[in-house]
Amino acid sequence: MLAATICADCAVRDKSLCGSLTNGELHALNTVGRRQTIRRGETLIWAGDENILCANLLSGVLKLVASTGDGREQIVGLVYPADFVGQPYRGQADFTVTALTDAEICVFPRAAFERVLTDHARMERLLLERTLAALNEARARMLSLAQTSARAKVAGFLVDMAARAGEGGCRGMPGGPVTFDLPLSRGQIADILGLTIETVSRQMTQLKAAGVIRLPGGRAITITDRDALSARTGAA
Amino acid sequence: MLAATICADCAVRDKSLCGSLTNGELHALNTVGRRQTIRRGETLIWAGDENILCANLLSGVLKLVASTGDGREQIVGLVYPADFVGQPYRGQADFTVTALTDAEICVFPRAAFERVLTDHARMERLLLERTLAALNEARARMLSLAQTSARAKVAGFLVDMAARAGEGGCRGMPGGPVTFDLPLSRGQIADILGLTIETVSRQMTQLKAAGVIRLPGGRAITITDRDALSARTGAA
DNA sequence: CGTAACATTGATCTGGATCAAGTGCCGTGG
DNA sequence: CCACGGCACTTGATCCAGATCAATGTTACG
Repeated sequence: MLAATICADCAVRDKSLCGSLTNGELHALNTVGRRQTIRRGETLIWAGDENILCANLLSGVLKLVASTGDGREQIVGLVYPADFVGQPYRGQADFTVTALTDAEICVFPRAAFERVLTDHARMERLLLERTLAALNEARARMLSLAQTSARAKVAGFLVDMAARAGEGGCRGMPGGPVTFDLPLSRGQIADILGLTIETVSRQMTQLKAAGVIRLPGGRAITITDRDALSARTGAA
Repeated sequence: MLAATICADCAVRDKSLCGSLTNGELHALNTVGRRQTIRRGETLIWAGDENILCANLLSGVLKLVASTGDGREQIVGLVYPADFVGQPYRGQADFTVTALTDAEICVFPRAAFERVLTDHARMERLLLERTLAALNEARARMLSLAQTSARAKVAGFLVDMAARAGEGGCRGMPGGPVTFDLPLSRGQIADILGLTIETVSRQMTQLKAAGVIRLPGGRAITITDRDALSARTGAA
């Protein structure tokens, strides 16, 4: 009862994996899961640790980080609300998961979550579809990391962020200027794109100088010329 | 009957996804699948085309290629015998799949394959596990593509290839020199590592000069000092 | 043999990293 | 209310790993 109540008021109820479950099934899931909040900067999972958790993200943004022996870092994925985090069927965590903003998650012990998966084929199917999609995205990013210029990376990143920001409340007419807040610092953008802070900053300034974007201050950004931005997505 | 016979003599019978099926189930699968050979250089799936195929690889090696608008290419994955190729639940192919060597595959129409998946939870589970593993590998590669030097990329690549070659018949004592044939040209190695042919070649020559490897000719390579090679896997 | 694809080697160029100051923006405390 | 200090960002100067351009060498194959 209480469990069902918790899920009923879940912000991502119908978009997350759990959306595939009936109320009765949810009840079962709730006996093994619990909500938890994590603060900006806190890390949920450390690469190399025993892999004990799976979770759904309710609000906020998390990053998946891989790092080399000498401390260089690469953000290999971002996790948005309703997304799933964790690696079922795997003994050891491969990547570090850290909160970029304050966040709220619904956590399950990995073993229990795996049992739920085997009992609920629909949910397993959904997870498979999501994993395939994530794989595609990761591969597309490999292309971008290895073969495109800094200019194209930054432009592509802004286009992606605009698209994601546009999903929610969209400010501005289609074709007209759009304004939104980047949820990431320059340093984090650099980690995603495989660049340095300085290079990201310089590319931003160039885009501003070219009249493609405006930087009103803080983390806000307004895209004034979407076509020009897309044009810079290609090589060169 | 015939169908069952075909599967019974399959080279990857117990390592592939199909290994999870009973003989009776295999029979059903065989009514929708067929064997096919493809020649070196031939491409099985074109990025952007309608996504109609899924397949298991029986022998040979395939590459998954992503390309930018201006023709630069990146190999985003390799497919080895017993591996699965294709994107269930997806209308359009995202990557081009081409044979690096002559190859033999067992092909299924995507729709039929999806039906088999829903009917056989064990198989769907196996595919999920493989997809999660592939995702991990892709993410690890993102780190390597974006954050490591040419030297480290080439050394890492050779270590990987040695490990894979070692799975089969292994020549040489543990710790001693190992010899095997690279299944890839310099150009293909470059495409995997996000480097140019020239850079790959130079790194190879350096390793040879340092006495870490020998290049007996053709595509053969012998690793004389595994530790020295691993040492170069890190940064710098 | 001859030729075409692949590989090595050399010379030069360049995009982005690295090193090094600034600059602006709060939050804190005097 | 304003001075201070910390932090994220911008901007500039320089450097260098790897790309690019250009031959030359090598292997495989009809």
